Amino acid sequence: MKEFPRNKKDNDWYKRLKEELNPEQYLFVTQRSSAILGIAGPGSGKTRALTYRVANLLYENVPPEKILLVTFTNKAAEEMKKRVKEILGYLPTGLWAGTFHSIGARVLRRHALLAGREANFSILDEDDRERMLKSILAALKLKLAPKEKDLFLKKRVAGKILSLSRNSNTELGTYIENNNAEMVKYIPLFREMETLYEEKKRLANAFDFDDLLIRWLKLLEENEHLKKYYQEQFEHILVDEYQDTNAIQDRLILLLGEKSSICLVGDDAQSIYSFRCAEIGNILNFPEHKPSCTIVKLIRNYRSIPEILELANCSIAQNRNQFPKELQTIRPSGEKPQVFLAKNNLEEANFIADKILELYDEGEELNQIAVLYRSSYLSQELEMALLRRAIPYLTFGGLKFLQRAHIKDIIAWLKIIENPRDELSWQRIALMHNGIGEATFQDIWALLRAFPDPLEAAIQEKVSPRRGAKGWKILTTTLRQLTAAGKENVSYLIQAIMESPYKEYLAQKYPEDYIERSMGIERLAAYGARFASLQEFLESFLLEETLIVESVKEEKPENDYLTLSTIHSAKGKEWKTIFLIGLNEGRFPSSPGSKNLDEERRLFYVAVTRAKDNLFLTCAEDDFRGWGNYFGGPSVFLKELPLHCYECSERMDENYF
DNA sequence: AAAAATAAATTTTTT
DNA sequence: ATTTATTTTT
Repeated sequence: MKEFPRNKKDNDWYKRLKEELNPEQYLFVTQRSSAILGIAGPGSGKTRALTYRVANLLYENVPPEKILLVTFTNKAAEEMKKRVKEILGYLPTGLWAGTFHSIGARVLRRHALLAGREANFSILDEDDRERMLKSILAALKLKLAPKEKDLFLKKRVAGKILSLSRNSNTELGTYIENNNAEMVKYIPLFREMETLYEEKKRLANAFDFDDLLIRWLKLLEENEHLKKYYQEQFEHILVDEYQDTNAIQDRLILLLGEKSSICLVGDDAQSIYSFRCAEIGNILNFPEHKPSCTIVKLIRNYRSIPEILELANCSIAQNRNQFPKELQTIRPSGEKPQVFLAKNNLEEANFIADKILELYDEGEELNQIAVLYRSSYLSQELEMALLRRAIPYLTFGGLKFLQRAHIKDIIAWLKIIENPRDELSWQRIALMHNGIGEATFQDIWALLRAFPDPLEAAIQEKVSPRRGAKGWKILTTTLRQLTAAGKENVSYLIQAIMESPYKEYLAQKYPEDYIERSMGIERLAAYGARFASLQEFLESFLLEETLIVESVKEEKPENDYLTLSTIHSAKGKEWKTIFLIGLNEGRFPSSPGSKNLDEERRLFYVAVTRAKDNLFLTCAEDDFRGWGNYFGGPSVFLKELPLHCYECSERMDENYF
């Protein structure tokens, strides 16, 4: 490592770092060894430390393009860049910052041909994957005896198994043996399915989410010169939330960082993504890969009052396979967390809404309050209670806004323009034209895909179907107009779609909420104006969903609003007051999740440690759900807490547990 | 072969 | 309640 000249200015800088950071953070920020592992409890200023470390590298004249900063969301990357700018006074350009997936996409586009695609490849989401598997499964089922057909999987489960085996870096057959023993006899069929799926993706010039990681790794492993190139490119690698990386991501980092300095932060107690094949082992085993690793523990908690930390510590202590680690508080004492046991869901929602009004009247900003829950459907009752009281709020996580049919329609149009080989998008668009169904589409596509540019061929009407000729004519006319609009101006393109016959289709298909839907499209168009190209827009749409949802959801005239969020989406954030709702057995821990109770408890831990000053935990005595089945009783996470951890609201019987 | 009608199944968390 | 699969009608 080269030495940097020290001068007066430098002394000021390091003095400033000493002032603004605690000793552990300072060590973490300035340590120049080749491997650093930050074990950081919640609220310990981990993001702060990581941000300062980036700023310090830049200050020490490391060229920005030599730094790879991997964050858990793209939003987190943006925020860190903003903070670096504030610290240094200028914004470095060329920094590689983003999620594993977005950086993977960037690398793969650069070397698309080596990865077996063209640079304009599409990115498939889960829904696209399932649609591809649907036709594949239909074909495979023909090989089965009639009574076996029901035994074989639905597209959803099949897609999950495929994805899980890939993300855990386990061979498909082995994965099924270990996790879906009842499916073992179908392993050959699964293999066939995988092959067909890969082929379909290749023909469609598309990658799915998993490919963005797997193909990236493969690219480096199979091309010595690229491996060398990127190993030299990234002199400094920094990764946030390392406890939530999967096997592929771990291998990527170790490979890229063979010769560089690697700096990881994470907290094994906050690992909440094992359903996505995250392995806590990755962070715990890191010192074995890099024996010279410096381990820095950040356990001073700057966020929460001692009472909240005590509750968090008591809860997480119930986990067996956990590094014992007590958070140390530096804040003065405050109020104990409160538990409220409601009669039913309605009372629970009303209690929270009233309490929020109360806090608001006392002068608390809504921005400082969040309501957290295990599953997104749990917000419904509360949303109604908030609407009745005209309390402005925004929801995060579990959002279906971008999954709604009309938005996906628009995206399908755009995807055809960007990547004319995208079969799924062609299919979606074709089927909404009158007279064209599945069979007719297959006929058309068989002809169309033979052309080097199917879009061009369609526009020039090189192909016309026997049936549905009228609908096809409308489709090609629209595409001609869109192509003429160019690829640069995304919002203009979306406007053009809304001026095409698609508008009438939308109006006719959704007579009740046509206006709302077209307004949603309008906002999407407005958002599109931020992007310099169609490709950037589409990539952002698929990889940064939350970022878009935030700006596209109906604008709030007030800039002070309450946050409703799933716990997963609240990760890394903090509020003065937290309400954690739905603490019922069967809801949280959720019944499908209770087979991994430790992880559910970590989720509880993440939730309560979001709170700075006030924490309210609520549950409903009679807890009815959708269609009849109800789950009874308070969550184990409440029952197992020692009584000194909380106070019961006056409406609750203290001896209930 | 497409569109409409009816029966059946399905719910965790996300890039 | 809403989405998805299957059957019936056009």
